[in-house]
Amino acid sequence: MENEGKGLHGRVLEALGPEITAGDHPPGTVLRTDELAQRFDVSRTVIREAIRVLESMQLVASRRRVGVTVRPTEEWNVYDPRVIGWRLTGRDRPRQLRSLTVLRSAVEPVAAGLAARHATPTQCAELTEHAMGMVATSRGQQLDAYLVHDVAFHRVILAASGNEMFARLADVVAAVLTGRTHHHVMFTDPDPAAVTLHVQVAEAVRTGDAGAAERLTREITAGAMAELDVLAP
Amino acid sequence: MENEGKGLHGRVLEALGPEITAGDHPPGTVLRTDELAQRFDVSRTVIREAIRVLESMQLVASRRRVGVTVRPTEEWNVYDPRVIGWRLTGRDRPRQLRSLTVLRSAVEPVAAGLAARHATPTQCAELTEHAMGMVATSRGQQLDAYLVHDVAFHRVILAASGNEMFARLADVVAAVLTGRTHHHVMFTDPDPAAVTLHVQVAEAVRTGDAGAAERLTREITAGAMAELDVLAP
DNA sequence: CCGGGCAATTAAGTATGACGTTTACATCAC
DNA sequence: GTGATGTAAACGTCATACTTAATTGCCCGG
Repeated sequence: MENEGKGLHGRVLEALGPEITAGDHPPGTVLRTDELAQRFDVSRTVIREAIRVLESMQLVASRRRVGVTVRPTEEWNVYDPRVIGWRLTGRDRPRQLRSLTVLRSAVEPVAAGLAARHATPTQCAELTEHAMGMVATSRGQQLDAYLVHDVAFHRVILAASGNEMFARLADVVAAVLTGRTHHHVMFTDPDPAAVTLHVQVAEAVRTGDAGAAERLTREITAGAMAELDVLAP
Repeated sequence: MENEGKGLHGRVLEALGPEITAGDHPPGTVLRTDELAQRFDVSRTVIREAIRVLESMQLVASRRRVGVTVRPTEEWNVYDPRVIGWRLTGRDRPRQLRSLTVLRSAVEPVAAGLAARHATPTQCAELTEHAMGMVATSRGQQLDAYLVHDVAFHRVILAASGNEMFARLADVVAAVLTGRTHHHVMFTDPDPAAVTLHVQVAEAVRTGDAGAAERLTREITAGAMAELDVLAP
């Protein structure tokens, strides 16, 4: 078992974070450090360090004489990987997946266009490799193997864009792809059209055709959006 | 003077964060909590809380027996508003501005398209209002007033998209626009074409023409990218 | 009855010192 | 040279006392 959260404060964080993002403590709720210390059977010091982190995520605000108040949802740092993770395992997972897919549909095409200009030969090779891997695993219940290549493919695209902000979204995209596979149609093979598009994107990047890379990737993400509408909340 | 950083740990954070993001402590550098406590003349408790926050930003990693090590740049949480702010005031401000502008050029057109579908009448009114404000202040050294409308305009667009991830980028866009105005051409009036485009975007959103809104916004961001190339690092 | 100011109370913030725990590193035996 | 072992250095945790600031409510004057 992955014992995430290295120290005690980490464990407190991994307990409180999901509770807050799931809405167990609605915005406006006040938490007292003493009570938390009692509840988790740790010292106030540990609680305070966990609170500092939650505060840096804008999940809570700590004020003297009143306590630690849960902040309204709109103020949360929704780009923090841990917040994203917690929300993906929580109640409004559908909403979160939708948000992230929309973000993805905005970012990835532009990233692919940039990748067509900036990708190194190595990255181009990796792209075609993973596209081929997707082709090879696209039939016959090999969804897990397919997913690995799919994730890797998009990770290379984002990295090859040369934009650090894009590159840092790789984990988000991975989460979306993984979530889709594991929640959606575990028994249906991937859409052949999507597989073809990935191959074409790899080719467009390799030949430096930014326009084609962007357009093709837009088709991929549009497909993902359409898929999402099928099981809309 | 804005004494940001409410407690002692906040002040330590506001001192250490910029130092790290500016590269004063290159990746791999080790900081010791004791030394920091001495340097800032505060207790180790305070230092530890600041470190926890830096750790949650992935700026540093704290390991036993070795100390607090600065992590490589690629692992930083570059979406954390404070990290963005620090980097914008630091050495590689140009790089950062560039990254953010690219991100903007990916996100805003899609957001505008969504806004055309989801914007409330109130938001439509605000859009036209600010577009008009931009027109009114686009001539004769009123750059500050113009900037206010510009920022507000884009903030409404991102909020009206209905996507929380987009909405949370409003501050980033504001920072880019502000930075551009204050560093670029303080004495040149805004590009008339850009002003017109904003008016047209407001109109497209009002009439629900998603395609036009997206296309026009893409022109705006393309203009911003082009501007950036003029004073490229 | 209302309003302003003063004081009490409360919960977070800080300081300190002690101890626990992990682990890099050097030393020693084989 | 390799592996086991020991040691010390740094972070991690705890308990406690004290400080600070803000809320609350009381009290008094208008």
